[in-house]
Amino acid sequence: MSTNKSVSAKDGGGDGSPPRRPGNAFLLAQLGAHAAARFAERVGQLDLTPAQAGLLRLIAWQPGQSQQAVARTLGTPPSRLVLLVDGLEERGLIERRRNPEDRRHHALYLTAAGTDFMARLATVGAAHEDDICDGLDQRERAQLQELLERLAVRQGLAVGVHPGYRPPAAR
Amino acid sequence: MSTNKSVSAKDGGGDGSPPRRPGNAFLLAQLGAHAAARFAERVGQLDLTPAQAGLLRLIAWQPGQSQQAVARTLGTPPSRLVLLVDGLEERGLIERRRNPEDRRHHALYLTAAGTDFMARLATVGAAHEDDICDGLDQRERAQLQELLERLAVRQGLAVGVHPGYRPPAAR
DNA sequence: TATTGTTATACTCTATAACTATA
DNA sequence: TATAGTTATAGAGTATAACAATA
Repeated sequence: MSTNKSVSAKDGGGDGSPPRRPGNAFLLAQLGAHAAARFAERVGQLDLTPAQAGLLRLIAWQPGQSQQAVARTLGTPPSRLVLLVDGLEERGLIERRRNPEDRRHHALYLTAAGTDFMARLATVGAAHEDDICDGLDQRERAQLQELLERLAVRQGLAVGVHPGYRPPAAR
Repeated sequence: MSTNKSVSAKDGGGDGSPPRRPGNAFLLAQLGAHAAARFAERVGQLDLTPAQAGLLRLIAWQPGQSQQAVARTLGTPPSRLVLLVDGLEERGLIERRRNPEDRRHHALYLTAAGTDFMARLATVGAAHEDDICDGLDQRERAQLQELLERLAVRQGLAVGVHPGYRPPAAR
């Protein structure tokens, strides 16, 4: 294609700069972004954004929380939740229930349709998991999971909460 | 804090929904986003965005490429590169050199200052790597790297190129 | 006419802050 | 007055498409 075909870029250019195999941190970021993109494609087929899928999962996991509580868990401003909740509520997957004791709170629950929908989401999630782990046998997958879990704990990451909700410099 | 303290959310709510330990795909996305955020903080101290750092690294690795070629490698539109290159050129880290044979091409090179700067970037990168791998000994880090590399190859990811440059649905 | 780099425009996403209703 | 939720506004980042220079 180019008059200058130069080096193959596979194992280091000829001009001093080292080949530089990426370390674990880079590989994690690279694979993480890839996995997130693939997941976005998959849930997109269910007309869901990744953020919506995460919210749905959180509500299924801890129903009855107020939007403030959910926002705190996710580390996102409450105003952002409004649109997310709106979308899922319009589709009939979740519902806001006003707390009679304190009518300022809107507790979030899955509807019956939402509960059904979770099965489809789980199927998509399993397919995604299998796709990403392609090339590793069962023992290696367990081994990887054990290592990743330890890293996640060490880094103080909450179980099941994707940091994609947080601002760049938040904890 | 709340009148409703409910379950501890650590090991499954009492209402049917399973605890659900995240799989490898989720852990990768979670740790990847976390690693990317931490990296952003670190290079931010060098007044660099992650995208700029990646571009700098690519230029150091394969100097003399045209902006079109770099854009193709990164999978990003050429128009986006212009601002990125502008910023790095204004800081004197890289330079555009017009090709006398075909004056439409601007080949990208590191300046002397840019070469010096790469050492600082490497230091930051090493500290980042060590931070992310905290809790794993040398053998485990190598083990993790071996597994991640195999996944990256299987997923068709280019060596050293972060997919953060690509649009959500690109390959 | 085709290609490289640039500029202009529009769009999406998000956070901040003002607003309301309840307390 | 304080808090939950909502709405309005503004900003950052990005892609698409028009443009100028060169071939």
